[in-house]
Amino acid sequence: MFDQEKSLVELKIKTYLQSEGIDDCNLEFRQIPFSGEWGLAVPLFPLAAAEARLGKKISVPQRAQELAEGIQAYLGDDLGGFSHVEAVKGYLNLFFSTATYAQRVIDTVLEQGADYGRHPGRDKTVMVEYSQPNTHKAFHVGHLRNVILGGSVCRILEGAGYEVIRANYLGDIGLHVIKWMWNYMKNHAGETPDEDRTHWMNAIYAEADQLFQDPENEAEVRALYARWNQRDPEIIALWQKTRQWSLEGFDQIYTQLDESFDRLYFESEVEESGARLVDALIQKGLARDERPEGPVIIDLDEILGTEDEYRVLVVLRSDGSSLYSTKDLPLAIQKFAEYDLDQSIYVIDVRQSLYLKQIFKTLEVMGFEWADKLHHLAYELVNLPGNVTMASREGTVVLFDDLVREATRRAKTIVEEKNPELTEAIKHEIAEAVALGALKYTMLARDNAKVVTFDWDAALDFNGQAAPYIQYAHVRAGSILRKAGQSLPPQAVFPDELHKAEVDLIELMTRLPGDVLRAAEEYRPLIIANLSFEIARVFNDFYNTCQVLNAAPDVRDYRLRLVAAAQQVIATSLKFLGIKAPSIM
RNA sequence: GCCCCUGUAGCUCAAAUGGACAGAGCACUGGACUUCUAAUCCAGGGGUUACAGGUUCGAGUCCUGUCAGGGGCGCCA
Repeated sequence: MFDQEKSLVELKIKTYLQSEGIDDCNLEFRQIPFSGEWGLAVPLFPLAAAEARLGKKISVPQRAQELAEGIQAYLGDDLGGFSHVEAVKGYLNLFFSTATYAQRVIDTVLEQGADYGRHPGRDKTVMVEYSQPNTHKAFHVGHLRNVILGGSVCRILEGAGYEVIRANYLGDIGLHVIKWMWNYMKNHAGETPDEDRTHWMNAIYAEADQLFQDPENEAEVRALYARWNQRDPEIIALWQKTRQWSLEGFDQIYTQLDESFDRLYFESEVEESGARLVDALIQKGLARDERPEGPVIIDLDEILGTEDEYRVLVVLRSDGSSLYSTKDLPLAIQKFAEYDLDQSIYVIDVRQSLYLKQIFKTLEVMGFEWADKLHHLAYELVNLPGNVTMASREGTVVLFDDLVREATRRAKTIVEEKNPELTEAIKHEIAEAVALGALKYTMLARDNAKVVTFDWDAALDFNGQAAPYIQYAHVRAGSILRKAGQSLPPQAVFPDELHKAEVDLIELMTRLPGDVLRAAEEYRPLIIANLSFEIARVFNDFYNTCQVLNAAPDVRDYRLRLVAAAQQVIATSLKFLGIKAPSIM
């Protein structure tokens, strides 16, 4: 926004530094902290330190301060866009005129509207594979983190200008599916799922899992597995039908979460090509066939001459049946055959780090030149208090729909209190936006590498650093604008004296575009989660201390534009997180 | 045995390329609704950033080691 001023002053500073005998230096521009004004700070420490390294007998902090003062004197009164300059503690601080700066920021935000913070297309395509649920099973809070993280990363990548392909990879075959079908045929024949499909599917699965403990039942399940392997038409038909139910159930959940996918891959699709691929690997001498005594393996350490780094990847069981690896290799290949990808991201929990490292390396030694475009986006698990892992088998799960229902119920109670006049449908819509927002924010406002400990009280706490707080700031802004009347003042002049809350608010708004880029590069929605909260916090402060509607006309005009811009930035940042920004709550 | 991650206020978590005083929320105490929605705001206390060294003008951030917790390591997914 201030590139012109910046490059002008940079040129002047360099001219001065040359006269001091410093050529070819990189100046660093950063923000000035704690100032209450805007500007650029240039630390002179690096230059002073460089001189010291060349053998000059100087104290670095002292020399840095000397340089800063020298530049200040050199610039004199010819500040070109800056209002004043100071040299303090080895920094050169260049201040913008408050009025000019504020107006330029607000004008830019309002002019760009929903596009503010977003970047132009860069002609790069990235595929993000996430969610990856098993059909015929539950969808619990552990699965939720993956979807929410993956979904937000997609939105942020799009904001950074990437073309994004959302991919889902469904586990639609395996023992869990056979168990489910066995129980269905034996105990639930003819039944059809109820409204909440995933919940219903899971009930049958959980029961099957219990019954499976009985050796007699296990034998029946194994027999059914054999029929499946022979492609018994009756079994295949049942599989297709029940799989569809599961997919419909996932769609209900994805719709509720505001997620959707461009491309669905199924494990069943890549199983055969995986088997062929393993044969080819054996032919090439990359894989070693130890059957029937052992499995088919790829000894990566042996191939690469490394030790204990890549270990051994098993690509086929000794009985010839497939593993995850059997399918992940052809899947990766298929992705690049279908799309011209610049990046292929796997959102998968951190426990699979070594496994994915092996998969990526295997593809590399197979000679695929795109192997370096594969990236594992690892995240930690969602555990229950006491570091208990969620596992269906242990019964230690919080199911998605139970959680959403309870959270929505609690949010609804508050909506009833605050806005009793709204229709039932709208109350529910708001409650759900708040409830889901709170859940999503909890998952996103935590570094990917950190375990989320789920407890009901924290998940359902709508106060403090949480999505409802941010949504509420958005509502308040909207409320002011609504009461102000139809149209926003087309422009307004900002005064040179602004309230601290106003200064901070404008400052935070300028951070959005840069933070989006950084969040995209690092796959960290947390950066946006933090920013959105801070903007909301400062907005609430502003709301309390600065009157808008009752202010003098000129003040009212610029503050209305400030409010509109703040609302826009809050809405945009929430959007990156996949969180809805209601207009009433 | 080897590898990866984490360790910051009582609790849950932040802190861009190493930069100016390590910040929020919760909880606690005390204040603020006849005024744009109090799901809000203000004030207060609370820290040897696990520990010990090192690099640097400067380290929560980088390096080495130690301790504590979690995870991974040829036929689980």
